[in-house]
Amino acid sequence: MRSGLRRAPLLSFALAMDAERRYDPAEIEPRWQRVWAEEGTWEVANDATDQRPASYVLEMLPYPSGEPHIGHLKVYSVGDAVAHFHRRTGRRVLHPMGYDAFGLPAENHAIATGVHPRDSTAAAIESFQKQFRRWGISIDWTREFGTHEPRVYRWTQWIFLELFKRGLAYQKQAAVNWDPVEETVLANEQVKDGRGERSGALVEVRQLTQWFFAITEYADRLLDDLVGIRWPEHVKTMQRNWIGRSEGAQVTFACDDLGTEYPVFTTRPDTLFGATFFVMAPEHPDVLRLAEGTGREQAVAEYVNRALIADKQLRGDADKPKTGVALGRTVTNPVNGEQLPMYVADYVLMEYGTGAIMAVPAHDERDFAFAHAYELPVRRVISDADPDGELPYTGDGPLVNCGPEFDGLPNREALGSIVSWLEGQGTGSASVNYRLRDWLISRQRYWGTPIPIIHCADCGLVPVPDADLPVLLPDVEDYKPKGRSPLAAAEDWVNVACPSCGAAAKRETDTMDTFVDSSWYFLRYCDANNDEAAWDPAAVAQWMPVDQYIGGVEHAILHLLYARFFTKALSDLGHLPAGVQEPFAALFTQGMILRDGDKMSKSKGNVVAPAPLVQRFGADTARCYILFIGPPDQDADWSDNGAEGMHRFLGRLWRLCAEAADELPAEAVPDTIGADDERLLRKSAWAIDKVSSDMGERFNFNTAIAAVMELVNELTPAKRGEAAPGSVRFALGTAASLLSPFAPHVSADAYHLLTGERVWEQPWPVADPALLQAEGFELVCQVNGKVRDRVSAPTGASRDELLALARATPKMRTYIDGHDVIKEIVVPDKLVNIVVRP
RNA sequence: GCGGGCGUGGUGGAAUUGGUAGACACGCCGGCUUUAGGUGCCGGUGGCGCAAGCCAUGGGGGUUCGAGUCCCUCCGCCCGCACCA
Repeated sequence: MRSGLRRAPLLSFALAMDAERRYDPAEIEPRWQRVWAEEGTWEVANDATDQRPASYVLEMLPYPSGEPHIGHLKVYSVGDAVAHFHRRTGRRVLHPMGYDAFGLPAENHAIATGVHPRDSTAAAIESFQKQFRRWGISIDWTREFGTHEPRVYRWTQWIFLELFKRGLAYQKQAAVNWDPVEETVLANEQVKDGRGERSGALVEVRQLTQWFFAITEYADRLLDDLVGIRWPEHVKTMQRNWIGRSEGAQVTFACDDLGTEYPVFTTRPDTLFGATFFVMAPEHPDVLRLAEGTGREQAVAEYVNRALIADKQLRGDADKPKTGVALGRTVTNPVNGEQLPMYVADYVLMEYGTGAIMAVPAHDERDFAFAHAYELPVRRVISDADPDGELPYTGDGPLVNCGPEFDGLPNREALGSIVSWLEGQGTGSASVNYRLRDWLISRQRYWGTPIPIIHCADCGLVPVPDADLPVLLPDVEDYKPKGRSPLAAAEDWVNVACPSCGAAAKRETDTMDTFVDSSWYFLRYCDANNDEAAWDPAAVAQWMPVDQYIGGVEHAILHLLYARFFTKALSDLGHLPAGVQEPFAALFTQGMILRDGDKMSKSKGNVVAPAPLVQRFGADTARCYILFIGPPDQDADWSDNGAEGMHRFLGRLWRLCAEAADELPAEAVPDTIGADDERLLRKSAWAIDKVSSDMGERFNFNTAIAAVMELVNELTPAKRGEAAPGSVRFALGTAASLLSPFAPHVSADAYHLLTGERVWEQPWPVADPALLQAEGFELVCQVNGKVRDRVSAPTGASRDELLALARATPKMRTYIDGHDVIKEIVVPDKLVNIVVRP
């Protein structure tokens, strides 16, 4: 009240005039964006002489479709905050942007409307560019590209050929996942619960010749190198599970009738003596041959046919009763010569291991269920604590029924001995199996990078010569896939001379999975305008690996695994500095923005679009609110009111700075300070410390922003008290400075009004340690662990002093007097707890 | 089934190592100023109770002087994998 009443009439008049100078993001934001664009503020050179540490901050590149949605606003708000913070803490920061521009939605749109995917993609990219600029994201736009541009996919093709030349890209016939809606094959990673990830259609298994990348060759390295990267533990776990390494043994069972041998993979060679039957997958190529001449032919053929056409998902259900039929043959158990009856059953999968298993019903639940259903013998070979305990028993114990050589050995020890024994006999060896399979990259679709291979009747698979790259995507009339790639219809394009022998030959018509494009785009940013090479290794050496990668957890397996594989393979091929083995040194996965607890989706009609939001409140408000709503790695529920609150806060900060710039003399913090000065300076130091640690050590932007709010709350004219103008200006400047990674425009404007300086050119503030050290604190006084009183006490007071203070207060006396004190606990600078006998 | 995460006011959330539960904000209530109105400013706001106080972090139990935090157990929600031999 006092300061308000003291104001002269002239000042109120000035205030009334100021009322028109309200916080106006529509004016502020474009003005600063223009400065940054004209000066190329966020551009960074590949300058090896720059002594500042390099920092590569990258958000997952967007798939350009329609308009950016709220998830884009979140990921780029998080990434931009990191980029700004890194810059202001003395690093030179690479923060680029591009577009994952090939893909099915644009192509499906083309099928529906006839609009070329190139045109719809260009339109989407334009609207993304517009929004990103409108949001004021600090991007080095000189490095921008789309993966659909020939100058980029030329190098995607080059990488393919490099992998091809080293045998890491190859063609094979295999049982593959066919999506009947998208009419293309899919990688295993793109099939969820037996359904195509995009279309939701049940996938069919087809035998087709397709292109693969040999990611399984890198299984162990992909597994081992997870320990060295700073990724969320659950993402690492998902990758480990996906790779699915298991150690065990390969054991060979011979079928003497046919003179054939069948290896099986088992993680439990210690149970080999307990094998009582043998099972093959319905897809196993020998199944029909085995049944031949046994009288079982028809039963087997019927079972196999039924299994092959059955729903893949239903078949995979572990609760489904076990079914199968006998093959009428036996195999020999190599450890004891027993003849084991052979079965075909759909609980054995062709894709894992060898497509055949030894069945040990006593110690495996699935084998037990099968044995139970078909009344097969069950033989215990591992003793339980209770020797007659229930079977199947999957725990550990000493071996029984395994012959004099192994009986009595603890099963885990016996495991090694049995494998050695098998090795000696030539019937088995230690072996490792993976769940991971090679990455199927062919797509029978139009809008992707053409595979640069020519099929020649004489020469076979011939790589397109480097001079002929890029193989440009031809224009076609009809984008609709008809069980083959739409490219096959472009006959002028398909028919070429073999580069090797000159004879008539045909181009490969499949395109690559778009995940191939996103497996190396982060390398291209390092040297985005290089026409001579995909990148200069020296440029890559300056920036890679990405210091902070940010994106959605939905890519935990697909993109993040493929990119790791590419990085290792390209490093092995000598195209990357040897030290670059991992693409992303640190990963942050942001949560989704929900609406009323639900995912936003057009069909639910609960979508919050960023554009109207930014239009209404400004980019700073939208960005800050989205960071303030909760910890960025968690899902968060959207609230319109919350955005309004953030807008009020930014307005208050801006107004306080503008008023201070007008009304308070531009003085420094005085040498001798009063209590109110000290309070503001201490609060400033506290906020600097809090924001710095929230930014640097964790990504707690919500609490960082809350700390700035607390600081600003101390700075309203009514709360400033007698603080000197210099102190107020310092504290306001600190608030603007601390907020700049989240709200770059209003911070720049407020800071400039206050100081005439550019906030983004200022080093990150450092708290004065003397001001962080409080000189007094509120001593919490407890009796039996319950708070009974609080008194002020000097920092660093001794144990006895604190006890004396606590015991002296009247309230404490009422709880202590007349009771025996059993124990006194003192936590320095915090609390005293006096334990009394009740 | 296996693995991981989560559960705190009317709401979003805070509480770095066990030490004042509910920072900051939304919403709501009251007041002031100004206005045509939004805006702005000040104060209040977990529940019960007149108060002293008691109760409160999904439920139950435990360890401890002290538990949102550690342990056991149960319930609920979310995510990933799943007949992987």
